[in-house]
Amino acid sequence: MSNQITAPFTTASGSDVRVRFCPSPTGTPHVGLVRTALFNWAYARHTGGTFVFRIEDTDAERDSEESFEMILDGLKWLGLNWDEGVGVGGPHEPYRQSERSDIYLDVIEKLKASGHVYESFLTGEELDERNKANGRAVQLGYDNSERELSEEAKAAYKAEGRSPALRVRVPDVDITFNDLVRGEITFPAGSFPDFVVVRPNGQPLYTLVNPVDDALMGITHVLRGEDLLSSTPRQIALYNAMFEAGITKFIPQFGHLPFVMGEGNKKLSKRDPESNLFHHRDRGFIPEGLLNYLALLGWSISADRDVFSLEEMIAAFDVKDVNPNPARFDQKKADSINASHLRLLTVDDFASRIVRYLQDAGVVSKEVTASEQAILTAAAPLIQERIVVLSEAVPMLSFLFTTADKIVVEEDAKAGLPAESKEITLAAVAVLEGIDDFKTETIQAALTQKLIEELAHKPRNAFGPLRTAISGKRISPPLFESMEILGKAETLERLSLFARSL
RNA sequence: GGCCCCAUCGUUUAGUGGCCUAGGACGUUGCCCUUUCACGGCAGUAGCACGGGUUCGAAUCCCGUUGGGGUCACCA
Repeated sequence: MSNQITAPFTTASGSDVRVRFCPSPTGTPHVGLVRTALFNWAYARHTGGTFVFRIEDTDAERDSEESFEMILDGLKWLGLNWDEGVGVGGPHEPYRQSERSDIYLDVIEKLKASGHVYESFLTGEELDERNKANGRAVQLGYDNSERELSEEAKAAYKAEGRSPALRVRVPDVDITFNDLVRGEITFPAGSFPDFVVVRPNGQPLYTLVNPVDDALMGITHVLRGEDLLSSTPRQIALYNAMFEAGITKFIPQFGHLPFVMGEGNKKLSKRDPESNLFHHRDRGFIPEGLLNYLALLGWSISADRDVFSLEEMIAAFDVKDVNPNPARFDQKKADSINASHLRLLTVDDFASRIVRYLQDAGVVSKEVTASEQAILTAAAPLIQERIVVLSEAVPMLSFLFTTADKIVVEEDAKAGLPAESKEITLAAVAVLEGIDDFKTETIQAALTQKLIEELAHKPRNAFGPLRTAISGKRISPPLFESMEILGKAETLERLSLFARSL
């Protein structure tokens, strides 16, 4: 055992890269968490390395199976697949920490045997009292006073019925590492005391199991949130202990990703709806759009472009290019990116992605019928360039899946109507009744001829009432196309009904 | 408080000593297109936190100041 860092940092690159995503299953998946998963995944795919998925469920108080399922659901939806880990297995099973107790016990024994961890009997309260008595700031915490406890002293504590926690003996040297996104960072010797890794009841803590699993699973690049930055020197000390105890061969490279901020200068809170992955899915973000936006939080593909595919990201992504500044989650920008991706979809793909939202809103049947499918196919291209998130398809298209008697004219639609709405609508009815070939072009030609040219109405005034009549809304898909989809009979009925209501 | 991180338009990002009288995108403003809403097009708005250095030359390097954030658990 030496009083310095003797373990080497790994130089692994290319297909030797092993990264991991290791969430704790607490609560709903957070977009910051997803961003971390994305960067790890992208780095693995870029290098041709391995992406490991592990679950850190060592906190029985807060962990839940429900949360675990949500993480799985989220990753699957986003398409962030993993090569090794929960569900797919691999050479380092199991991948849920709750099932790795024996492994930790074994590591703890080795660390005890090599003298890198030692027994510590002082409780938190005792430490505080001791600091006060010595005129030492309470915030400084443990003072390493039990490093050289004699066997007699330990025996005496145990005779009192006390069980010791286990602490890692931290070398009294500056600890330096080269952060992949921030460059060289040094923590001066004495920045933190020997820390607890095992509770008196034998329960290993996160401080132990996280680095232990990374070491045992051969993780070469640890890419995680900035909040873990200050615990990195502690982990390096532990890695060093494991190295000297023959448990691992190297210390991984670390890269600390910037925070994802919310309003003000605070981290995006779990209580903020924008932090919830499923909130975005429910609004109708598509994986391509959300991932693209999340990638922009700390990274960029080039100076003049910010809409790109996952394939393009994989080809270009390197942690070294990640910006260390904290990034604010901007819903407007996110929406815009999503809208761009919506427009990039093929019409069929777009149409199929809308279905779920229409079903959830009760606009179409659980089993889409043939006639519903026909309307959907005809209407999807009309709104693909008009919506930002898929859920907007619901108010946009619902009028196509109902009948004349169910149309309710909304207030904002009424507000903008011209005084001559009734005459206009009646004139439209008269014109359309004479049309046999009820197609967009024919409808438009006839209506334009009559209302604009003959009756000299402004287009806005002429078509506004008709739009309201058939959809009940101020905003709708293009008017003539909508009429064609509805068909002659339904269109005339809606127009007549509307005219009568005026 | 100790330690650590961060600092370019409102937001995000390009920029690694001269290509920068600082570029893109979102937002915003005006205009064009237009049956609504969008899409699209054009134009505009707006930024290197501050102070010292180093250098022929600094957004870029160094130091300091200020501001913001994180972390100091027998949580993860």
